[in-house]
Amino acid sequence: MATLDDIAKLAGVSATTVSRVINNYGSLSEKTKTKVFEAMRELNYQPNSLARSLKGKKTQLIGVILPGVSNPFFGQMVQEIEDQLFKKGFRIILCNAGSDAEKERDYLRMLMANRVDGIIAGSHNLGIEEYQKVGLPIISFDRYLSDEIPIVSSDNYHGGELAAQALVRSGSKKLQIITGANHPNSPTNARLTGFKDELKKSDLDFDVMEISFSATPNIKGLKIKELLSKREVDGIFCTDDLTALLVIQQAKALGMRVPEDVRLVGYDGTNFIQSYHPELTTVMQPISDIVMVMIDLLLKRVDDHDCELEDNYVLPVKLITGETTA
Amino acid sequence: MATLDDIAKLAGVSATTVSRVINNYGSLSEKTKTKVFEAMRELNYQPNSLARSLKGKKTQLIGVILPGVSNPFFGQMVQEIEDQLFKKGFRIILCNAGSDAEKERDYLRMLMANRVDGIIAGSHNLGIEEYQKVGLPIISFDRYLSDEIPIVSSDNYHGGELAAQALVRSGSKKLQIITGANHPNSPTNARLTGFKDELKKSDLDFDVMEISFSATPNIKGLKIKELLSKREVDGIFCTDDLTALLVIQQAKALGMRVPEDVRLVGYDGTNFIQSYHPELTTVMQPISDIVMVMIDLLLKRVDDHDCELEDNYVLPVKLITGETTA
DNA sequence: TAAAAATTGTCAAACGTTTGACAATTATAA
DNA sequence: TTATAATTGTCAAACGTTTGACAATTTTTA
Repeated sequence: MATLDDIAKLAGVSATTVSRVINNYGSLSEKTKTKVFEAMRELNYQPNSLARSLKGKKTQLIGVILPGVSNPFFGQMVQEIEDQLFKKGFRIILCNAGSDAEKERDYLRMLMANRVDGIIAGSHNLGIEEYQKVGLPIISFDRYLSDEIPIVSSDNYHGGELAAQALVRSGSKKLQIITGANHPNSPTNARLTGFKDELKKSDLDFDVMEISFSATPNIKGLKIKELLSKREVDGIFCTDDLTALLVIQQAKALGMRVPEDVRLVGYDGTNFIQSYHPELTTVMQPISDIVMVMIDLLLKRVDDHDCELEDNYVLPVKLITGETTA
Repeated sequence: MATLDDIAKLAGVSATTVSRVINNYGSLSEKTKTKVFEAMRELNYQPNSLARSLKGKKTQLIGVILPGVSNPFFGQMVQEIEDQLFKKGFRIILCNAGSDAEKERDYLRMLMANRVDGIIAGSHNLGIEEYQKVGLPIISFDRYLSDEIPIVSSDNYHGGELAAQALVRSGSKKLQIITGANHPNSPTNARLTGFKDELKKSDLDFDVMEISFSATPNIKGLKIKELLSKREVDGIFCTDDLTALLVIQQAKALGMRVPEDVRLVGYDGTNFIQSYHPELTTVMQPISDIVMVMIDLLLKRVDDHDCELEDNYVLPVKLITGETTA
């Protein structure tokens, strides 16, 4: 690959001049610039980022740590992150941590080794200490990591309230929550709390069913079938849309009609669900806004490592009413 | 951040020794190794990848260029790529090129500048020349890029045949293909050819409807509605599953029953579709195998830039029979 | 105990850039 | 024409590693 010296030789100028052209530094005549650009084009030259970064420039790389990308919610989030960061001249290293603490640790180490400019963390298998000693700008999505790391999330509590309201409004009496097995710091806790608090107002009964996040759709389907076949509930709140789809699937298999026999509210409201399952009533998280805020904060910290930021940024959610709560 | 020299000082050895420990090079006593590792742990030291790579080591980074990641097919593919590459010690820079040639070009430049070890290209807005002058190991998914770049794909032709067979078998007479507006090099062409060739055997009639890939689901839905409401077709082959979901949606809205009034076959058969839409008959691409082959080839080229590879690697597809062709 | 082997150290060049100091040349303005 | 400004060049250090040559020291083996 061509180096700066090759360009200098071909353009008939000094290496310093080439560097000046690249960095637009010092004073340069149009003629020289043209010559240099010409040479660059001719050799298809790309300044070696490694060398530049080593010399102190930013890497223009952001690490993105998420549970995965095959799920529509995180898929859309990654897409947004990529899109918005690209426009600001940054690229992303994608880290799917799954629910594997060791992998997340490895990735964290690697991101440090690669001197990324910052990290967006949306996966949280690790303890606080591990994130504290990273020493890079970090923004967290939806979970507490450490006192210095700002959290961006949507209003989970209100989302829970909205879900409850929708079910109550549609005349459900025997309510059921289906949620992932919840970690202590999990955001879904607030969804539950909001839901429960709202229900207190109408004095209705409800049950909670926990299904591990890592359960396959088949397993989840079985548990849901078990639940539905008792025919004891007439209103269900799933804390994610995919689980809600399984409920629809199982209900249909059991000959139960939605919304006549059972009402249903999901959570997340991704573009995917809105386009391909508009029938589902769901609480929409404003993914694009969440990402916008995360990136804004992150880049502030990239420019100034010690810049003061709030601890928490909470964005509003919105109920999308479909036919499952008609 | 701690440097190699800091470690040397803390461990009371020379910088060379530390480097030897890191690279497991030369001869070293257990005692020294322990001391050095101890110091590394104490300072949370990570060898600067930039410096290492500059000195000639690999970057352990692979660029992945795809149309996007919010679509379940590419979402699952990225997940596979990440998963398999991680196990081999590589990380990925994710490049969503969409259908934007300029963006793809930018990303290609950036990947060169960052000295990635190789590239997996699954997005194809650019001409051959652009890929030829990259000078890095590249593997292409499902599209011809240049004579030196191996193509890995699944058997699109046979997939088309399978789809046709399924529709014919289910008694459809008036067939319709719904596909993306096709580029000359697009793999969906082979799907169509296979479909058409198979139909010739039974002497059935069919029509082709093209809908641009970049059309929103709403627009697609409208076109499908228009088509269905004529009630002239009784068997539809969609060259991707998401479009098939829209057909189901529109059919239901129009009071048409699937499969009684119209039969339907999709394409891709992602985990997502298999779990959340098992009712859909579809042709499954073996994503995991495709990725395995791509990575295998790519890493061969990473180790030896000039290693000889076949031009084409075609993996088998499989019909998954659901209820839409019952 | 002497010879051989293993361990560690010193030193320096190299990777490809950026940047500052300074000098030399060229162009421009008074 | 001269003084001034703009342009370009030379040189070298720095970024954090790796690696080879070589020497010095310690340990092991015979």
